[in-house]
Amino acid sequence: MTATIRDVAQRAGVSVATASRVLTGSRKVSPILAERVNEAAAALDYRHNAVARALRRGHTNTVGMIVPEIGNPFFPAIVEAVERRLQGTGRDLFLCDAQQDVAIERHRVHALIARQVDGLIIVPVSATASRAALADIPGSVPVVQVDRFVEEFAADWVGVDDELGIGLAVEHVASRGAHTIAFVSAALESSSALQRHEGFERAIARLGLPSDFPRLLGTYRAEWGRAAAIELLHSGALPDAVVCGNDEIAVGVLGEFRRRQVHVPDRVLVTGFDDIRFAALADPPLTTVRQPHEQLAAECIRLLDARLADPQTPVQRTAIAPTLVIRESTGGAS
Amino acid sequence: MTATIRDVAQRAGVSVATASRVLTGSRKVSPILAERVNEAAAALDYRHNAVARALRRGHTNTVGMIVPEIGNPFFPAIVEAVERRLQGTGRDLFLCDAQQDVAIERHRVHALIARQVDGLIIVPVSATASRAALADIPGSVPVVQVDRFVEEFAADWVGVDDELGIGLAVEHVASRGAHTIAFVSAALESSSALQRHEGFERAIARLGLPSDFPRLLGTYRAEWGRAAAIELLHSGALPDAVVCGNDEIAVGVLGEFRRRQVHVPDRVLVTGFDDIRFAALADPPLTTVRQPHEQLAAECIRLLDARLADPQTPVQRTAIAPTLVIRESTGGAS
DNA sequence: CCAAATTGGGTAAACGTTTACCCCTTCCTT
DNA sequence: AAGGAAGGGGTAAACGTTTACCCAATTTGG
Repeated sequence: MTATIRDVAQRAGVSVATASRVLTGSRKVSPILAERVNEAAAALDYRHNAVARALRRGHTNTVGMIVPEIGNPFFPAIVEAVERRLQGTGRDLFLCDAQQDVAIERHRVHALIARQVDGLIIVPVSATASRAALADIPGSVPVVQVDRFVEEFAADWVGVDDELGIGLAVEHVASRGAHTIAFVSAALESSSALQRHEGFERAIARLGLPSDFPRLLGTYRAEWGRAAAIELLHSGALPDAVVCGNDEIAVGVLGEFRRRQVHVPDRVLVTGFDDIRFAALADPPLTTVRQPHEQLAAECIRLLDARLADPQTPVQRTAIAPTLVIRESTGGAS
Repeated sequence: MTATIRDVAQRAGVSVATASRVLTGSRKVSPILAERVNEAAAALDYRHNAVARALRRGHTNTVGMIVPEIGNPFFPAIVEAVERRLQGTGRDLFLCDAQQDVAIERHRVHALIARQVDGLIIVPVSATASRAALADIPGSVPVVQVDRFVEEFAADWVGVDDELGIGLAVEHVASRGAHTIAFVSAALESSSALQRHEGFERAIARLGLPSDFPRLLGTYRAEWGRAAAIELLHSGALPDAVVCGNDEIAVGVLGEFRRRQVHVPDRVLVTGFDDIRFAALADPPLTTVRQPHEQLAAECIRLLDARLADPQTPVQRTAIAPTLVIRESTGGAS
């Protein structure tokens, strides 16, 4: 069996209180005894039991994070940034994947809550169907939503201003001469899909562009981009530009256009959203709306800590303005 | 304060034992009392405290997983497969990211061990420098290494046969007429880099191909692929084929070649390793060595459970044969 | 030099569960 | 009808820590 603090205390000839004190440094202990305790701990290969400690202390020094789908490269990027922020605060991040399924997402919430995480960071799968999961979080545990949010649910949120982001993309392709613009994105399930769609409609209206070109809504994946590209080609009238809801879709669109010899950007302009690692490596390199991961993560942890410090803090929603990164898929810089 | 089982018992007018029994279903309880307990639990919004439960029961129903870098899309793919396998076994997966740093990796191991995970799945950062981290895992907790392993360390492993995989790639490009072949991969730090390098050398020797073409070793990232491609171009004699240590590198190589108008596959053949999501979307679509995620995950859980059932089980290392996926970057099918 | 404060040690309660053990009914079995 | 088994309830110990509280010894201050 693995050694307990009791064993350590016994071997060192001190009380468990003393052992605990030297092991955690919670109070001063005479150097002689401290030395003995440390020796005993080393000799017994003692590891503290964080479960017992958490039970007694009432907190776990753990924050849980749930993302909709870890396979979507945007989320790992956010996770890495959050992890860096958490570094050095003495807390560990445990990551869970909801597999794009609100039932699994809810299960993850329960698992994390049961394990008494000190806080929860979540990118909700759905703007509406994730409400049940979020609602199961007791008021005593701080939650912050990142990137996506649940509608009409009172919890902190930090993300990019999706409407503005899509607006940048639309304005950019318009400035490059595009008049007819199609929109390929994910079904209006997640808040980001909703907001980006909204942003597209508004931008089109604002610029007085024709609004009878297709909005194709599927999933945030490249396969969907491919399929949508085919649909656009079959529909006859190819638009001047295709604004995509994220980079994966855009990469799929690019791939299909390439396969069918539709030249980008000469024949069609294409834009993405997120600026994932692969965007710059696509062919042609993808013009996209960059999400500032580090800022998002920083704000996320700030919100979490604020709520941790004072649970009564009013709910905050922080929208950060994204920036446009111009690459070859819309004709390149200049 | 959140309600405890004591509160539930009190409200239901039963003992905590009875409450616990109905809440966990561990023993039969009369329907009348069971009803009362359930009502009380619902009324108080009772959530069981998994920390207390784990302390008492001695296990957590949690398995921990540590990957070198969650931003490398190969790992999320493995994670997803593992998660699916774990589904329905009543255990939850907590994922941690080592950020390619053995010190952080070791910290993650400690964090997970302290929290009493029932098992640990790890993709070690380094074949040598990760030994310290692995050595810190007490013998009482089952560990299985996936994809990569620590040299001369007695712990289960499951992965793909890297040597064989690279062999497939080399043989394939050779069969397409490549005579001079360069190898672009990661520095010989991780076991996969070591094995793939070894596989390359052996295949070259076996086929009697010239061995004086460059081996460029950097990182498993696209930027390195770009840099290596530039190096190859500057070195004068461009090889007939470039075999890459993973898909990200290959995508970088492809990107740079495209930018410099070096045609793939007409001028150079390029292969990758892993078959990540983007491999098929690269330009041209990438010929690569496919890792069978589902099989890897299945074997991983099998190993973990075997060791859980009997800690004395002899150490097993399972190498699964990968398959070659032929795409345009080597001339396409047929 | 005495009172007060400080230091450094120990005892035991508490955190929230689960479950071994005990006890009282009730129901079979012969 | 007696004996035993089975069913269903409760009490309390245990899991491994941390820490409030207590106490003795020492130091400090006037």
